[in-house]
Amino acid sequence: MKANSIRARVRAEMTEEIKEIARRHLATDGANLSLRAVARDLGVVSSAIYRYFASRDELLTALILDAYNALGGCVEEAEAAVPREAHAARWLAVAGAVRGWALQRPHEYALIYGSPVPGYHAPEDTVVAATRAVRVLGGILQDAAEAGALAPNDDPHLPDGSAGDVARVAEAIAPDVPDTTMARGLSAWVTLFGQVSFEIFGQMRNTVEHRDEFFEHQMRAQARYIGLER
Amino acid sequence: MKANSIRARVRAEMTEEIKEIARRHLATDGANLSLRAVARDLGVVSSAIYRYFASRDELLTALILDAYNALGGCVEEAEAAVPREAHAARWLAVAGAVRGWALQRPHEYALIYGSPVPGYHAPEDTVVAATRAVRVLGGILQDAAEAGALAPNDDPHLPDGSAGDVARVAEAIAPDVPDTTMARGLSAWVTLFGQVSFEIFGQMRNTVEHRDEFFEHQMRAQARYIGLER
DNA sequence: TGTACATCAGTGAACGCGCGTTCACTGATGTAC
DNA sequence: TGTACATCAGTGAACGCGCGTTCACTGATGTAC
Repeated sequence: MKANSIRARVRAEMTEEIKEIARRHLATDGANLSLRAVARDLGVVSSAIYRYFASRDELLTALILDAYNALGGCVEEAEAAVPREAHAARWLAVAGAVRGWALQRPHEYALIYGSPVPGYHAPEDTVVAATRAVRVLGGILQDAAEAGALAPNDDPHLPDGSAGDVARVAEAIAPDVPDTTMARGLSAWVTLFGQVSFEIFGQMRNTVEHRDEFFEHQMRAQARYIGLER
Repeated sequence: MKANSIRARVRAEMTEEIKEIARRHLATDGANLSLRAVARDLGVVSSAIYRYFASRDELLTALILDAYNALGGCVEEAEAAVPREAHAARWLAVAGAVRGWALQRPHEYALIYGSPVPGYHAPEDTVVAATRAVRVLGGILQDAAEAGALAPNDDPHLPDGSAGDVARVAEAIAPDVPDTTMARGLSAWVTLFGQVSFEIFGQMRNTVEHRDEFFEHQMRAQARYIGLER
């Protein structure tokens, strides 16, 4: 039993090491990373990898899952450090955490928010992990709604179909948030990732160079747009 | 001379055909498309491609350039069809054209707005083509400013560094647009591409299913946010 | 505590395939007199 | 209009490399009595 768990621990460490090396290879090879190259870096024959991952796709899936969870965890942690009643500051913490994580690990960001990997289909497991970060925003909106701190807006209501979609999203995580505010929240979410993707994928080259400042300004504007302050 | 230009025309047609086949391969191979596969589809030996493109990278560059220009042209055309004084409608035409083009050619969209191709560095030629679409938005903002049709906003000014960046962008294409409005315009631009990328790259699966409706709603909201109507 | 057996990590060779790029060549098409 | 020469598109073989995955194997580590 004890001996068994030693073997299990070594196995877990080995699995982590493979993933860590694979993550480094994302930088040079992008999503078409090579098992053989990973094995080489690990100092092991290529077929040895198959003791840990049944195929290249399975390794990719593990990397994708880890990336979603790392980003989700990072966002949760940053947001939790802000006083509950400071709703706008909580949003800014979320936005800053997303951008900070993406800048630190651009290739993992690209893996989950960039072009889909050709020929790869993400299994269902990844879906839950993928929503971890956005749930945090839902929590902020809900808290603000409960506290009566959400500024109202006079946007038109969504048409029936998409109104239902948005309601279904809100249902579980932010039931007291009005639908037009929910739409603004999703818009801010999209803006956040649009901004980060532009920055990571090089669309801002030769345009905006003071990116920290610009990002901060734009995300504060989004806080007001959602109705979290003022 | 005449005969020479026949040879030139055939050459141009051949070049187009290679690119067309390469575009089809983007769908299955993504950015790591294979010259040999293209040659096979063209019914020609692989080395024949080198009569037209000096390397795989050069072919990729051509595809990227074409994609930016196709998108730019499509946006220009859609916007030109709207009466000049209907500023919000012109913005909606731009947004719809971007999304429509992306939905029709998702792999070309991914090539230019997705993860950068590993090991590939875009030459300067692409930079001009890349700004073609956003210039159209600049024109709309400028026209609205000249017509006195831009709703003012009371956003704080940008901090010095990024204010300079934004001013430099505005200088050439939208000199009469106030800086805070310019910032909102850029934000709308980012939101547009964030929305389209989420849709194309599969981030909206299991969330918003009525995407035409939702997009339309969000882009109308952006028109109001910029200050183009009401 | 000691021994027989089962588990399992890692090896090394192989299968069958792919790729980008170079190079000397053939043969058709165009040019200049 | 006819002929000699130059251009150039496409061929086919080769170089040197990569890849994912399978499979029978060795030998160390753990388990059960």
